[in-house]
Amino acid sequence: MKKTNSKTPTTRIQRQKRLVILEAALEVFSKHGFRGSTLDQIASEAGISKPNILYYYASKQEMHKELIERMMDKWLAPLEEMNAKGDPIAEISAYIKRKLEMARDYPRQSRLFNNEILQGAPHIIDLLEGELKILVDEKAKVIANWMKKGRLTKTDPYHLIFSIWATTQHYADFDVQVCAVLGEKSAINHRFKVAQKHLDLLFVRALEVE
Amino acid sequence: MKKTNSKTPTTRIQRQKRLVILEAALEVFSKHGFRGSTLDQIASEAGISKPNILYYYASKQEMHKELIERMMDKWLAPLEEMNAKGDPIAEISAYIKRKLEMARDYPRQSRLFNNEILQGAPHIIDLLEGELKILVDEKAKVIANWMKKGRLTKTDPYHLIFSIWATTQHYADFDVQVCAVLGEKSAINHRFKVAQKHLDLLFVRALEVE
DNA sequence: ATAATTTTTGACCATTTGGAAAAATATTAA
DNA sequence: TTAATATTTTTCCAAATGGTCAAAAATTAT
Repeated sequence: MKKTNSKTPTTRIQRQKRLVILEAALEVFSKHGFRGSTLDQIASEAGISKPNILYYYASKQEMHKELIERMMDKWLAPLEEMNAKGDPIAEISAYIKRKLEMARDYPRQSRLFNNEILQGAPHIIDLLEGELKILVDEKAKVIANWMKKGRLTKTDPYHLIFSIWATTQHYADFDVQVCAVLGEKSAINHRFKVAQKHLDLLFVRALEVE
Repeated sequence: MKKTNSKTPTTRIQRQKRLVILEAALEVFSKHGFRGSTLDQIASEAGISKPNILYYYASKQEMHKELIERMMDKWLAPLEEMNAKGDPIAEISAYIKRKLEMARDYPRQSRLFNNEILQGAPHIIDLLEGELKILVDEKAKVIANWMKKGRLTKTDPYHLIFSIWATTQHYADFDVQVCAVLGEKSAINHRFKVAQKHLDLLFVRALEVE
């Protein structure tokens, strides 16, 4: 026998297998949340047997934990990139673009996050109150500074950030609804192009100082 | 014995009991989604035994169905009120206010909806593609008309509506995150007052034609 | 009070669930 | 090839779950 779990899989084959499983787990967890997902579903999605999954991951929890961790890293990155030295409007515009691209390219991660929050963020509450809060505090200060200097219209920086999160993630989390309302006519690429243009207009026009 | 279910409970006591159960079910379903919720949880939340719940509701499904139906009615109302004859900016501003008040006053219903959408809207997809789409088509046309007349800045009316949905519901669905980031300092009343002001500024400034 | 009826619950059941054990099947090393 | 090792699956289990049923308790009607 070999180690049944562990943070760093030895061989590349093992790492790949773990990825296949994670992929399946993401598919299931993002739809049904932790409690609503079953190992059988994940196994079926991954095309292998249930005990085989437990050979690579010690438990359902462990899979979920790894998914959440990977997702949080991705999730925080776009905001970190926001640069205090840059042009305020351009920086915010670029941030929105990055966030929207994330919603387009990683919708399941977004839904996984959404699910976690809906359940009261049991696994990441510390992260939210710690790392995330610190990051947002910092960027809110940057934005507040831009506003003070008259380079941005004044509004609450925190709620501005919330608005950006909300509008961009909406296209991942509420995809079914967006598609239902827009009807078949809207291909994903076109949809996101229009969304991008709309959000840019919305935030830029609101924040621009004439 | 008596009827175990039925759309219209006979006595007032029965109607009240069903309400108590629905209330508990809402609490649980909104957090864990349909699959992740158990009758035991709901029973415990309601303070009665599991079989007693099934005396009033024939099944878990039936409870969920009634909750979803009640919620959808509430959910559609604010948009219906948007009036083509009114002043565009005032109408949109009022719509945002109504939606935000719903997020404040009925956060669990919002989360129930969020959960349903995350799971692919299995129970309401018809409603979304039917009733909701028709309503949004109609209101999008109204907004498009305002824009054509130069009374609102031009942008995609559908995505504008999505942005309003996203930003307002965010305060219900992502409450945990909002609170974590804002810290303890922010009481709910104050939080929503600031949110209201921010969203009003965001949308009004973006849409106003100078 | 007593009977009839409604409400509530404890005991139970079949199925599903997360997970363990061990046998069976690859794969690699010698 | 053969032994050692790594992987996969079949079988199983105890707990949890949605739901049933009949008996108990409470309520209402007479």
